Parts: sequence; C-alpha cells; structure tokens
Amino acid sequence: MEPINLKGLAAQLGISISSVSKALRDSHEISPETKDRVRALARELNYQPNPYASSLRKQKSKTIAVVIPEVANHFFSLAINGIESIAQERDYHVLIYLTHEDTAKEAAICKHLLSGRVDGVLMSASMGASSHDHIQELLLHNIPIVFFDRNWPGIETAKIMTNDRESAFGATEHLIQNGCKNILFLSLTSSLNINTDRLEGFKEALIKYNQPLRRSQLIMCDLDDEMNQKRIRRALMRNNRPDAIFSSIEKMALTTYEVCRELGIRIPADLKIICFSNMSSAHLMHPPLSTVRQPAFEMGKQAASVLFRSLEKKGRYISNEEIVVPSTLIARESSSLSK
Amino acid sequence: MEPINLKGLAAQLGISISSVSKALRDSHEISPETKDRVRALARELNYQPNPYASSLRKQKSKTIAVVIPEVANHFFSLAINGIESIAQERDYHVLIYLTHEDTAKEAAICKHLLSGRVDGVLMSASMGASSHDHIQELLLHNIPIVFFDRNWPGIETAKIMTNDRESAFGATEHLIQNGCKNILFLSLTSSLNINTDRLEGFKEALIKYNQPLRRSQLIMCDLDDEMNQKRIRRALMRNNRPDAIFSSIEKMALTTYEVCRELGIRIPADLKIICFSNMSSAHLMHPPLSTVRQPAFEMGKQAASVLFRSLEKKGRYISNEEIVVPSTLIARESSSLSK
DNA sequence: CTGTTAGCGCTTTCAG
DNA sequence: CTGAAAGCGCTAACAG
Repeated sequence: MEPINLKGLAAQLGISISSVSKALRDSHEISPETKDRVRALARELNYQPNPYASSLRKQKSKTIAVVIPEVANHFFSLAINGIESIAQERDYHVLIYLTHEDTAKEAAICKHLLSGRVDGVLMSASMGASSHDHIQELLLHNIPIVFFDRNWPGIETAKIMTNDRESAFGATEHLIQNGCKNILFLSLTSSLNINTDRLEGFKEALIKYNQPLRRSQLIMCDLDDEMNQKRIRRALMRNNRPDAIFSSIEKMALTTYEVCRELGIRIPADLKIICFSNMSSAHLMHPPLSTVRQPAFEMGKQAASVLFRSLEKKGRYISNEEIVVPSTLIARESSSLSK
Repeated sequence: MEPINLKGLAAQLGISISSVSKALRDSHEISPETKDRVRALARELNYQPNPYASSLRKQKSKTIAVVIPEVANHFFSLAINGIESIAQERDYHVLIYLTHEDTAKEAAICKHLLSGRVDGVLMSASMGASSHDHIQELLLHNIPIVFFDRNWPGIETAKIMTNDRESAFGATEHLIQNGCKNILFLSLTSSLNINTDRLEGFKEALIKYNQPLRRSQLIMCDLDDEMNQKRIRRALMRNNRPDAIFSSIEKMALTTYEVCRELGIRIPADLKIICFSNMSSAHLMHPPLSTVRQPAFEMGKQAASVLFRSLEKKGRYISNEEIVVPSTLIARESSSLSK
C-alpha cells in the first residue's frame, strides 16, 4: 500500500498541490470550505505528511539527538523519560545515541550530527580525557546543545545541573555528624564536572569539620569494574580501615556492598555508606542504601524545554544559562544508624 | 557556519554535482583520480551528506523506531542497549517513543510512523485491552515490525520472545519443591502474551504437582500502584495466607517486599517470593530477590538484527518467525531457604 | 482565494 | 569517464 501524498490528495480533490498544502497548514489564504474538503479527505485517507520532504524544504527536522553514555542506569533512563515527555508534547522526535563512555564514539556521533539530521542535541558527556572539539564544532555549526548532569567545563552553552558540590558537602557532613572520622571518597578519574564538583564538596566538608584530608582517603576508580573491586577491597583491608564510604557513583557503592559481604564487614556498624544514586529500590537493600538522589526526570524535562525554547528563537541562539535542580539526601540506616 | 553540500564541493572542484555524488559513493564510473580529489576535499571540509535529502530521494531513512512502554525499567533499558549497539554497527538511527502503557498513545505513534519517517519498527506492546489495528496498518503499509518480549497474539510478524511459559513453570516448580502449597500469582489484566503465557506456566506446574488452583491464588493487578498495594496487602492478611508469591512483574514483587515489612511478614520464612525481573541489584536486597531473569540485551540485539535483515530484502518482506531466547531462574534465599 | 513555479540536497537515469 | 536533467514530497514566494 503506497502512502498517500499531497499530489494524490490534490488529484482526488481536483485542486492544486499548494492549495492542499496550505489548507492542511490552516493558512488564512484558503477558504473554509476548501479547508474542510481537504481535511476530510486527508483524514479519510489517513494522510501523513512526509517528514523528510518538509525537513529538507524547511531546513529543520523537529528532531533532537540525545547523546548519553548509557541507558541502563537509573539516572539516564529517568532523564530520557523526562526528555521524551516534553518532546512528545512539543511534537519533536528523539534520536538516541549511546557512547558507552567512549569519547571517541561521542566525537564520531557529534560529527555525524553536523549533517542536519537534528535541530539540537541533549548531551550528558562521557568520561575520558579526550578533547571536546566535537562539541565546539556543533555549536559553531549553529546546532544548539544543552548539557544535563555531566558537562565539560569551559563550553559556553546551556546546562541543566544538579548541585553536586553542595549535596556532596551535605552527604559528607551527614557522615561526619554520625561520627565518621575516616571517610573514603570513591571517584572517577576525569575532569567532568560531576567528578570535580563532588570531590570539592567532600573536601569542603572535611575542612569545615577540621578533618585533614589524607591521600589514602581518595580512591580514583575507572571503568574497569574488576579493578575497582580490587581497589575497594584493598582499601577496606588496610590497617586504618575507613569508617565510611562516600561513592560519587552508584556502581562503586554496590561493589562496596559486595566487598563488605565478602570480607564480613558489617554495614553500617563497621562501615557507613552513602552514594549518588537514583535506584528506586535502594530502600529495599540490606541495609537500605543511603543516597543522594538526583532529580533525573526533572532534569530531562528542563533540558528538553531549554533546548526547544532555543530552537524556536531565530538564529537558534543558545544562551549559556545554567539551571540548577537540587538533589535530595536520603539518609537511611546504612549511614545514620550508629550501632 | 553553513553546512557544506554537494553543490559546494562540486563548485570548489570544478566538476559536476553528480560526479561528486558518484565519487563519494565509490561508483565504478568515476576515475580513481577524481575520486581521490573528491574524497580529499570532502574530508577536509568535513562534508556530511544531508540525510533527509537522500532519504527523500531513496525512500528509505536508515532509521527505525523503538516503541516501548517505558524506559525506566531494567528490561527495556537493557533491550535498548542491545538495539542501539546493532543499529550503530549497521549505521541505522534509532528513534525512541514511549507509550507509558497507554494503547491510545501507542496507536497514535504508529499512525504517525506511516509517514515514512522510519524503515521499520521494534515494539514491545503496551498493556490495555484496545484493538491492535494500528499494528496491522503498519504492516499493510509495508513497514516491518519486530516485536520483542511483549506482543499481541495473532499478528503475523517476527517476534523475539523469551520462554515465558516454561520459565514460569520452572519458577513455580521451584517454589513447590521448596514446600510451598499456597502460591499466590500476581498478574496483570491484559491479553498480552507475557501475562497469559506466564499464567499458563504457573497453572501447569500446579497441575503437575496436584495442587488444585483456587480462585484466591490469582490476583489481577493493573497500572495503579496504590491499588495493587492494597490488593497485595489484603491477600497477605487473609486467613489462609499464601506461603509464596510469584509475581509476573517486577514492580509488584517490590511492592510485596514493602507490604511484608509493613505487616511484619518475614521473607522467606513466612513468605517466599520470586518474580520476573532484570534488576542488577536483586542480590543485594534483603533478602536477595529470586528472579527469572530475561535475556534483555540479547533480545534487543536479536530484534534489531531480524529487522535489519528484513529491511535489506526487496519488498521489505517480513517473515513471522519466532525466536525464543530462554530466561534464567536465579533462585536465592528469598525463595529457596526453608528456614 | 487559488495556482504556478522554483527550489531544499541528493540520486539516478540517460546522453554525451 | 563526466555532466545535464528529472524528480523524491513538500513549502513559500509570487502571480493571477
């Protein structure tokens, strides 16, 4: 069954293609009667305008790209949810690209996106120390980007962030107030904001409470889970074992749970744990995992809104505003029960 | 910065547009030298062909749609992962549409997809009792669909399924072998395969072990979490309280955990629990959740592969083959410890 | 109010 | 081997 097009409609109605086009777009220069006839037939034949033809003509695609490290992660899937809901509302389409934390792949994707396939990009940057020229190039080509959650410092574009520094500070403070004197911070080696900011918040809290930071309190992890597990195990087997762990990434907190089981370390009696996480079942863990929960859905919605707003401006100008949506500390027994 | 196009390249090279086009597509009717010149310039100027122009011309978009109920769910996010990996490999683009289990929305999306925006569709059907004409219409318009996991019975198209009946049988058998005599089955009211098949497997196991099925052993849930919680609570407060729960959906199993805490019911001593779930942290729950784990990533990959294969055939013919990828029963103490 | 026309950028005959 | 020309389906001047 061949799809029906404007030509087909026009033929059946005995009027010109452009009249049909205008009628369907509710142009003022078409008589009400004609509009009705056109609309009736269009509905009857289930006419769907060819999006590529009109994209080509109008030089805009009503499509955005979401470029993220992965999707099997509570934060990102919630964010996509938010993005998609706004997109559907505004009649935009969402292309999804996963980088698996590979900056080279991210760059390749961005390069492709110069083709005009999308009107704008929502991105949460991948780890990895590579340059971010590919981002600049998109902006140079007038393709707006909105970062959410993870971004590179120094890029002038809109960003939807959470208050990483403050919430890391708060989480650390919470541990200190619950008597922790030797908190281990698990981070990733990367200059992404989420790593640097969270680390900063951690350090600030230590300073506020006069806890000198020892080098052994920082563990830099990477994307190799096996290695991370070893790093964590080693840290937990040291002489002056930490009394708490603050993980800037969910995954490493879960690994810590596993290592604790293996080594017979009791949570929270021997070790308190807190981490950035959006797991919905954190409270069903044993013991319940204390989390800094990010407003992922909200951030997705905001990011999409900001992008669409900029797409509707002439020149696709994008401001470098930064919107901050605060996280929530959800303290549970794994961090706050003293016994 | 204006994107460069064939015309621009041709002008700079002093040759015709069509020659440039052919050169870039490595046509045999272009001399090696010309090809080199063209390619060199294209690379230098970072030429990216306009995908919409070529989609329009070739009447295929190298784009597929993934239509699923939600993304904040371990199964679907893993599946997307698989889909995206194959898509990237084959140079396809992935549009994502969420229905939030709303069949009307699903229908609207399908209707839109008649526009030619995509070459094919990957779908996991939404609950809801509505008709599935919208699916048939896509097929009628020669847009191949591959279902994965959830599908409507009676639609002739490719399906990537898991062995729901067998694995439900196995899970039930496991409970029975661990002494359960009054297993409650939590299901959803819907004629989707995943509900009917899992229920069947459950029933078959009861039959095999001569356990007559009482009406009170089936609880039909819906999408209203509050109501489901009430239903489960009521069931657990009955006189002859069930000694096990088999939930065909992860969410209701988690709700059950919560209700048990509230009512002081001990898992697994008082109540054993098992459910279909792809949670990565099921083993960290208290007690660890026994699960039937579906091969989500694999299913996503398979679905994409089958779709792409069909897209490459002339006429986009799609067979109604059904590929079954088996689930794995992961029994943990919440179902198998007798104490 | 309606129709004609000229493209959007690309592919693909068909002539040279 | 190269180029001219038509056209994918739609929109937007511009003429009538």
